[in-house]
Amino acid sequence: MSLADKYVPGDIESKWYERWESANIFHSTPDHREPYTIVIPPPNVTGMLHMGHMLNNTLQDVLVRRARMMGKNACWVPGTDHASIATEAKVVKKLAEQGIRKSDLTREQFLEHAWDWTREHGGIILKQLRKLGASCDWDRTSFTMDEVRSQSVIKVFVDLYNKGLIYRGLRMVNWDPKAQTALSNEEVIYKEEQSKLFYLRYYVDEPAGSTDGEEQGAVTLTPDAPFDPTVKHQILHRDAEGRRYAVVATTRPETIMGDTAMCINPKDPKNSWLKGKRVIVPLVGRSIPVIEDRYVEIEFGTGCLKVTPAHDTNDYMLGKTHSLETIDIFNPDATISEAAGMYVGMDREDVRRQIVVDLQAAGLMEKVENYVNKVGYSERNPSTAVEPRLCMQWFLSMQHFADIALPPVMNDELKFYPSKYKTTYRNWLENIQDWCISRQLWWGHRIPAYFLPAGEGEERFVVAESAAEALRLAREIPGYENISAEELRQDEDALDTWFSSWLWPVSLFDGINNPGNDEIKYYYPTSDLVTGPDIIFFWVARMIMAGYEYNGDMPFRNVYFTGIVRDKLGRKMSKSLGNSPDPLDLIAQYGADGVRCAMLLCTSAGNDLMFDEALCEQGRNFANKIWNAYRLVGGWKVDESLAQTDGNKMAIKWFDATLKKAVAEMDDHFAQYRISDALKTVYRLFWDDFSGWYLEMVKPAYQAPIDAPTMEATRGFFDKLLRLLSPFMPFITEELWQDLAPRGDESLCLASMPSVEEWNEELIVKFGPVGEAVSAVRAVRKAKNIPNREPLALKVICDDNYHTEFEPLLVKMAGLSGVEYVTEKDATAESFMVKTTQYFVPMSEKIDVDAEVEKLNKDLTYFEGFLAGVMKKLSNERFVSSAPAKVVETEHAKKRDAEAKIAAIKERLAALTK
RNA sequence: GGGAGCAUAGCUCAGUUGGUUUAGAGCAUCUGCCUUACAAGCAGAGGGUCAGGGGUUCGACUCCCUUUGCUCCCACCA
Repeated sequence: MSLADKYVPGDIESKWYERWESANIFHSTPDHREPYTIVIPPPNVTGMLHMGHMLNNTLQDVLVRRARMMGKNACWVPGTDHASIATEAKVVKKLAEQGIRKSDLTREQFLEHAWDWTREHGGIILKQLRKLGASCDWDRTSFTMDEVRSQSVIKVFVDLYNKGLIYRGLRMVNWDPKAQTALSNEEVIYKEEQSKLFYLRYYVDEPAGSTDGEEQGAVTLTPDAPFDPTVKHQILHRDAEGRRYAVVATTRPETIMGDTAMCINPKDPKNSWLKGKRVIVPLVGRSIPVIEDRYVEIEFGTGCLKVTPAHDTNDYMLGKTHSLETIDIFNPDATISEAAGMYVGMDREDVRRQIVVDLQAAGLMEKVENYVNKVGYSERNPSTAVEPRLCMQWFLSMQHFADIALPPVMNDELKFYPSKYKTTYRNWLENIQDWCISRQLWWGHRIPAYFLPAGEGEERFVVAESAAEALRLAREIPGYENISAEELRQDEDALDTWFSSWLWPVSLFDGINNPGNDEIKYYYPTSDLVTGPDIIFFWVARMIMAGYEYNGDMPFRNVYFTGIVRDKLGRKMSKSLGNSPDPLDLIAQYGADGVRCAMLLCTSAGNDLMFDEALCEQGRNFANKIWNAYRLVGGWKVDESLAQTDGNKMAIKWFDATLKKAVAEMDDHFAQYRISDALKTVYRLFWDDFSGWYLEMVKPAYQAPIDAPTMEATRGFFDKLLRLLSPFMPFITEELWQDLAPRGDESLCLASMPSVEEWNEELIVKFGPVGEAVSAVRAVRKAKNIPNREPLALKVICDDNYHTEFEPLLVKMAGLSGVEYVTEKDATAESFMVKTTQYFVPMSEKIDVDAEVEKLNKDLTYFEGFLAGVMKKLSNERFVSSAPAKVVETEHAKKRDAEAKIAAIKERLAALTK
């Protein structure tokens, strides 16, 4: 093995990953062991690895590697998602660059392009995961549109339809005019926008000069005078010719062609004169009724609302309640349709600009105000504003699923980490809405519904797993006995991507097509799911639903929600900001082990993490530290004849206890999914306790040999440390572990994790003062500028806090010539105290009395203040009587210590100033 | 509008059912060291009235209330 003093990860990492993969050591098959299963949140098939994936997959890998080393049959199933809208959008864009329009292609031709694209880009991300060290069972790699998964989806659709849970309905859906498809509510992202509120003039359909409906006290406003929303009397508008009109505030003037009513609140005094009237839609000239509904906010705008049932969810509701006509003024691509009668063929954005001009020219625009409102955008087409649109879609009734998915999470059978997401989950399930599962896309699972010829405005269809089955079902319908296969027309739509992802934990083990097969029985429920809280509704909740529905049990026992990866300024990492580093560059620069550490060091479940490249440096440095510690130990020569010193024996006993304690701590951290803390524990153990203390304790003098038992113990410690580190840093640990002893075909990845054992806590406690004394001597050295190689004498007034068995370690670590036990203070020496023990370092030259006095006075002030605090507690009778005896005893001990220290300091001061 | 969460050292965060020193770590900073594994290192040091206010308690960073500031989620105010 190389002796380079810097660890170079590149070659080592690719070497080991290739060996692991060719030995197929991450492959799992059911056996007698306890299973540990994770299903990967499938990344988009054509996606590229980003920092979110890095975090997510590092965590999964740590969990799965640890489980594997703890003797479980670990199985991490990888795969990709077809991501229907996102992928179809990419393909459409690519085709457009070649001058091909989607509408010029047949479904089959388009799908051929999409598959080409998938084959070309698909799986890149899985290659990238290998660079990170992800220990997936690649034999199980799946795709949401592969055969097994597709069959599962179709089967589930048919089953749910037959159960009466899937239905078809004409609903107001969120329409993405660019992709020309419906979206689920969850796929719409609302963004605040600076926009305008337009006040339009709707003339009352009546002769000029009419006054009916007016009450005494009614006020007539000129166009310039604003409304006072608090007024309790009628407010009228009348133009110069005496014609009355209403004013409507709207953010979307381009939809007036679709207006079929104007609505006021029945309790609105200022608009009560409009009751029962009809008004004229500006520019359009159509007369529409004034309706009354309490939905209208009296104080918003003018209290008059234009109602466009075809293009607004609320207006649609109003339309239904008041039986209004519906005029759909948009084509699927959001250009104006024939039905609008004006601006036909123009884009909605252009129409808005144009109509504003036209309204102003016609004197129908009262005023324009700045206004901040929320506009919905398509999640997968973020630049496209969603258009509410009325159309026929497929829906899944959700109440049944909400009922089965809520209890297990609320009663912690299925645990969320952190648990705060239980509330989010409950809120969503308690207000569940039916899921629009159809998408007007080609890339995806085609809906297995087959339409039969039917009369005008009528729909007849059958739902079946295959065309043949559909034909059979169709022929059972009276009047269709002789229908031919050609007359059946399969629904053109595809299913929402999440309609396949929600089956993932079941479908990966083929539990839909082959219920109760050996694999699903063994691996399901899976153990942990690691994912982001942003897809708690899209995916997590729905998997829980499908898991219970299709495999009778929870899909996973624990869900670990990661945070969002932000840059160190707290901004979300995004392409447009350019603040997201390329994970592969980071790996190339710092090594996969280093980057893994970086991700883990800054994460705690559910909290966003500020990623700073400096953390990668820290990770890389840690790897280097491990490397160099190994070089040190590796360079030691054993002398079999050499007797083991008491100091070495003590060092081994102490580190053994320290290591065991750390193992227990890590175990506790893992049990609570505090992965970052678990890493920090082993980081400190290796860097401070092992390298900083233990190795320095047993390190032989330059070129001197080491005794055999100490060497053996040290190698044993190294072995355990590498095992503990392996889940976090699989590459460097494997490299060193292989060098530590001949391993044959064995891999550290499959070695056993040190288990939790009893440790000698007393030893650790007793070592505390030794460490402090060492630091104190070093501080003296530093203050006096004494080189490390110059040995120092140390005098000590022994007491209960001085443990002679550690003396050899004290001597070695502090660089002492020896320790002398004394009973008298030495006024000419530098002194310090650890707990109650006094130490003196004799100086060859005179000590700086003034500086020493000043320092002692500072200490004195501190301890006196400290003692005062303790005394205050102890003199409080209520404290002494109510606090637990143990706590009171600690206070007494603190008091004794402080008093002893104060006495010692005072004596020393007296001696110095004498 | 409803809900959740956060606020501790310059930065990122611990602080595990309220009681071990008058709050810890890592990074950063400062000061010494090229001490033969590691300068990607070693040794030492400075730095916080635990966001403000009130309450409960013998005792509060920790529990309750409130104010302020930030973040996120949900919701149909045109």
